[in-house]
Amino acid sequence: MKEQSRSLTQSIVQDLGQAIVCGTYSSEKKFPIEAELCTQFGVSRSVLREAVKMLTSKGLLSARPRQGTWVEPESNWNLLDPSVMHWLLDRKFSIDLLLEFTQVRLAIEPQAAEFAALRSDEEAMDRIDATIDRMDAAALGDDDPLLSDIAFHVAVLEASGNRFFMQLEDLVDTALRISIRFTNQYKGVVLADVDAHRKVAQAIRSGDAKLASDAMRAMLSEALELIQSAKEERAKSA
Amino acid sequence: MKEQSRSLTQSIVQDLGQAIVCGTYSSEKKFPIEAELCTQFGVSRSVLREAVKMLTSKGLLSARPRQGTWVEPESNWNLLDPSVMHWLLDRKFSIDLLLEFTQVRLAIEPQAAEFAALRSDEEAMDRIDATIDRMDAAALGDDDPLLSDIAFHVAVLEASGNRFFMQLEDLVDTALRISIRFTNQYKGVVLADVDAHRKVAQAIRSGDAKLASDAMRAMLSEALELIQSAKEERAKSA
DNA sequence: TATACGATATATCATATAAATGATTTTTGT
DNA sequence: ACAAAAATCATTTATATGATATATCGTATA
Repeated sequence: MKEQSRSLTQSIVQDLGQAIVCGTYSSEKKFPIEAELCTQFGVSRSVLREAVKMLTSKGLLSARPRQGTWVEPESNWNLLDPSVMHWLLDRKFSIDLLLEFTQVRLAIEPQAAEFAALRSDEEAMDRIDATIDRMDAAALGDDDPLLSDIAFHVAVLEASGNRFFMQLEDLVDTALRISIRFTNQYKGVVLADVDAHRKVAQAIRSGDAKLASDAMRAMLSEALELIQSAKEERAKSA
Repeated sequence: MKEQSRSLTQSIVQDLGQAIVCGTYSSEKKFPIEAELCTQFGVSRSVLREAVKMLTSKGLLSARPRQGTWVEPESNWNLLDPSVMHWLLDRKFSIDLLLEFTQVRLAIEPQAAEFAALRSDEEAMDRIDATIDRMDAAALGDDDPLLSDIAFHVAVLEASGNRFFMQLEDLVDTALRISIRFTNQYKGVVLADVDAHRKVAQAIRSGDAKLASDAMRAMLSEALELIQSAKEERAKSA
């Protein structure tokens, strides 16, 4: 009873998008024709077509007269589109996806830390330090551990000065949220390692690009290995 | 007289998208209302609205009743959407953008090479080696230097096994195309350094992840520095 | 200050016609 | 009689149009 504000088109984009990534409709099975979907969702053609167009724009669908509409192969999906990313995660927990997310973070974040150290943007560095304070506060129970952790990583991406890195903030946010939910099952790592984070922040502040990069990489490598080993463990028990 | 096959909606997405990234409409200036755009483009509201919805889906526009439609701030654009990326580049040559592109490549590609080395996917490695052969042929004038170069970098991304890395193939393709056009003005580097590429391929083949990563990073660092110094040179003369 | 109302833009609906294309039928050439 | 080409048909998306609903800003009014 809270999310009633979205427009009709938006909610159909949401429903259809989610259904598509869940495999309810696949490349093989034929996608319903417009008229069918209209009655199914109880909306007019305009609304439905606009929703389909939005999904087309994200690479999930294509359409041609007489041939109908169809789901594009997954390799054509714009995985880096924020909505697509969220649908992928909401559908079910996928350790493979979490692994791939973390691999992207391992590529991007150390590099972002390196550029941040080289740029020495005072305000950006202040913002990074502020997130360290939040993490300290979280350790004492005065702030949210997850949110302060996310804030740190986002602040580093912001400080990189690279617009493409900044676009990945959403991915990092998402990856961290499910990562935490996941790793907590395996270890008592509820509280992120504040000291490791602080080391990155200090390296950026001191302009030591290599150290900043290495410190960030170390943190993420650890996370990646944790996920990797958990995956292998699952494979064994299955 | 060749590209007349696109649908009306698609061509308006194209025109409007390009105009938006060019700053023809900006966040400040108010965006025309539906009716105005309809007459301007000579299309019906259905077509125009569907085009606007597609641009909304890419983060370029937003709309609300009574307030009209407006251009979102650039930080909300889905820069990693292939169309948005192309519009950004087609608008004019931007050395800053090329720099940021290359920074992304510097983050992603060494990591991709590292994962490729760890995976040891025979077929993927064969495809990488095939691109080295193409580069050798190009050195003799029997293949296209640019296309074989692009093919190599794409093959490495494919070999990484990470779907997100693969999504960046388009970016790498684009970045390399403009990069070549650009660097050729400064150096006689028409023919890419085949030996440097071969070293990466061999490292991946031998499973030496660190070497593969380092070799790839060395290549891209060099490119980045070239762009960086060219940028400073321009700044000086301006 | 608070409320009511009007104006304006998008949102939604309903219906009609056009265009594209795969399948089917008819025509035509030998 | 048979096969290739042409015409026809049917189905689905593409486009156009007019009407109504809804949201919200500005203004007038109590």
